[in-house]
Amino acid sequence: MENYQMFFPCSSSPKISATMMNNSHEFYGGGSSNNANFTCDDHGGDSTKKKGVKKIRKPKYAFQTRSHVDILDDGYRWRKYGQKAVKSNKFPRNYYRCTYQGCNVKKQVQRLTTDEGVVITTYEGTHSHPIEKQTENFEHILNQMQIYTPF
DNA sequence: CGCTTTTGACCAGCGC
DNA sequence: GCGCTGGTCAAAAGCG
Repeated sequence: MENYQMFFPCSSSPKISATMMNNSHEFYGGGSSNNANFTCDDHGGDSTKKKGVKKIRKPKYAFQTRSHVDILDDGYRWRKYGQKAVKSNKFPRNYYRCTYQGCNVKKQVQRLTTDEGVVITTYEGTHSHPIEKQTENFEHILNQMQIYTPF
């Protein structure tokens, strides 16, 4: 299990709102031992292309994680390229980018304004290169979440 | 010395 | 047509 590709191409689930700028209440599964929820977004699933605009459908995967730390190291190298304070949320949104030649995968982390202990990590794109950190990445992440999650 | 992070400004798209 | 929000890029500073 060297590849923690949790980015399955689930294109038959346009249920979750792509932009979580709304009240992401539905996002919160609120399970008992359920620490993280993942969501796949097909970017609208355009059957009819929009007149050739740059409306390229990029696979977007939203991950909701219960953690107090925004930096969830998934094994890749991320470089922060922007931070924007979105409306409807007192917490700023962080934009990260994968620092790999040819890998233009983007990631944005946002914290829920209603639950500061919950962060939503949205991955945009797919990594086409091996993980730089083949260590116990995901397992370690879960471990961190447990550490930083007093719940 | 190199890389990463930080803040501001600019641009684009959408709504009203 | 104007305003607003979101997103990205760029330059500079700080840290390892």
